[in-house]
Amino acid sequence: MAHSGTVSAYAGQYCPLAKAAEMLGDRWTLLILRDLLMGAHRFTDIERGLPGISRTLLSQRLRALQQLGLVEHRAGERRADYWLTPVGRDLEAVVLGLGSWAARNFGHEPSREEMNGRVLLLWIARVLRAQLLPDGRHVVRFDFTAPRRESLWLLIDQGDATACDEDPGPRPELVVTTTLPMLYGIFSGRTSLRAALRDEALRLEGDPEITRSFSRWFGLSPFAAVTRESLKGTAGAVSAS
Amino acid sequence: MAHSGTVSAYAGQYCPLAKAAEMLGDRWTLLILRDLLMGAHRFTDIERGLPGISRTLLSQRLRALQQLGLVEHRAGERRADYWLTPVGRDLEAVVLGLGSWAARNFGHEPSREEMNGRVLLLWIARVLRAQLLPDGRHVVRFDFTAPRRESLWLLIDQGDATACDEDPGPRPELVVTTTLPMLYGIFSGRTSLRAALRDEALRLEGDPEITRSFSRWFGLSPFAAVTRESLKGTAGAVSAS
DNA sequence: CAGTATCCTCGAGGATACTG
DNA sequence: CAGTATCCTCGAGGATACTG
Repeated sequence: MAHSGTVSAYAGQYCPLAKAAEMLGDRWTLLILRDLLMGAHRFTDIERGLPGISRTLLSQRLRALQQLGLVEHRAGERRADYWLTPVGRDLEAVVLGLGSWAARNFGHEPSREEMNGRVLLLWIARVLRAQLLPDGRHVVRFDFTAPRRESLWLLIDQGDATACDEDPGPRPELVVTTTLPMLYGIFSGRTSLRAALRDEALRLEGDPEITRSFSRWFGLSPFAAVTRESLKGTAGAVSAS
Repeated sequence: MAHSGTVSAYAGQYCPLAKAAEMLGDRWTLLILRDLLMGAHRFTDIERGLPGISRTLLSQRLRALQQLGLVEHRAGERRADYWLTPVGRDLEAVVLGLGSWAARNFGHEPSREEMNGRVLLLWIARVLRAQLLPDGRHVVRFDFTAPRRESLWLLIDQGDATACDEDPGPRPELVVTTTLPMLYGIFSGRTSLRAALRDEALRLEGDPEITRSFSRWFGLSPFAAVTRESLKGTAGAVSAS
């Protein structure tokens, strides 16, 4: 409602920042844009990355973003999806800047409620460099030993990676054993993969070639470099223990 | 409430962007930070720039920003005020980037509800380069001829500019006659001052020296350069008529 | 000037059940 | 899979009156 028509949310504010806050300030909106920037396009894919959002609300937010001209809804033959318009893509630097600011100034260990294995695997799937793996179908299983025992899978096929919470069938070529906080630490740049491997806080077992190239095809959070930089000099920053 | 303690507003999101959205996403928060960045520090001064906010809410937002470590409350002998901490100041580039994005992509004529002479004069006072005026006390009167006849004053003293809605006493050394939308157009970079003067859409009368140097000491919106740039080539962009 | 306390409203959004 | 319709709750924040 706040976005329909030309009624401004902030009276007496002819200011670009007020306009931006009006367009982007609603709960979830920035996270939806982040997901679109990171390459999520299907309704259900976006929904999976936003645990707690209702489909009604996601639908509303996407419609508002379309009306503002940040997102367009492309109807395929059978499946529709959402894409950023040039105006939406023009936000990329600001979104990265905003997250970098938080990463620089508010780095912290993830709390229990912030951690969610499925969401993490989703993000890992989005930034994974599948083109660095041999052609064909690959399955990677993640065995988490804490905070609770849980297995999740990554299915990589035709350069496309998908996160699954059920065994997708083919025998895994690689099994990654670690804890959920440790995988968060590596993905977010708080812990170096090298240190985690050395300390056996993360173990890789399986196909030698895929294991050897792991650090190349396994991508990190877009904010990992900022986080790593901001921890430089902090005692124990890169220790995995 | 959402900000007290460590409860995250977005479950399952260990993501710097989610953290930033959680901290900055509440209504008014970004505009409060903008005002602090632009040099407002007194409670009432911030309040005046946010027409429609209640004092209860402004107080709450400022307290939340203090708890997050973006703002500090410095208690003087008789009057307290609010200042950005280094973490808050570190947001400057993002805030400018966000407003620049909106200025680039959503430039538009101000609507009636977006215009507010007092708020505009407040902003003008904040960016005014008082040090380029001769020492001493100066009064500038703005006579608006539309959308309604209204006069507002700028009082410049000791390098400090204040907006007043009542005659502050000393006879004005300069009278600026224009319409409110025209002054918004100039301040925001949509209309060039030179064109407005040429077309007599804005008239200056008074002390010759202060009049001559007007374009130097009268500052523009921090987003004016972006707005001007985005209008380049657009027909009639710099015309004042 | 710079706030705080209290009471009350209303609308954002959750739950649920439905559809092409 | 990708949504929409309806009903209901509850908490953010406005109004008002107060204080150092």
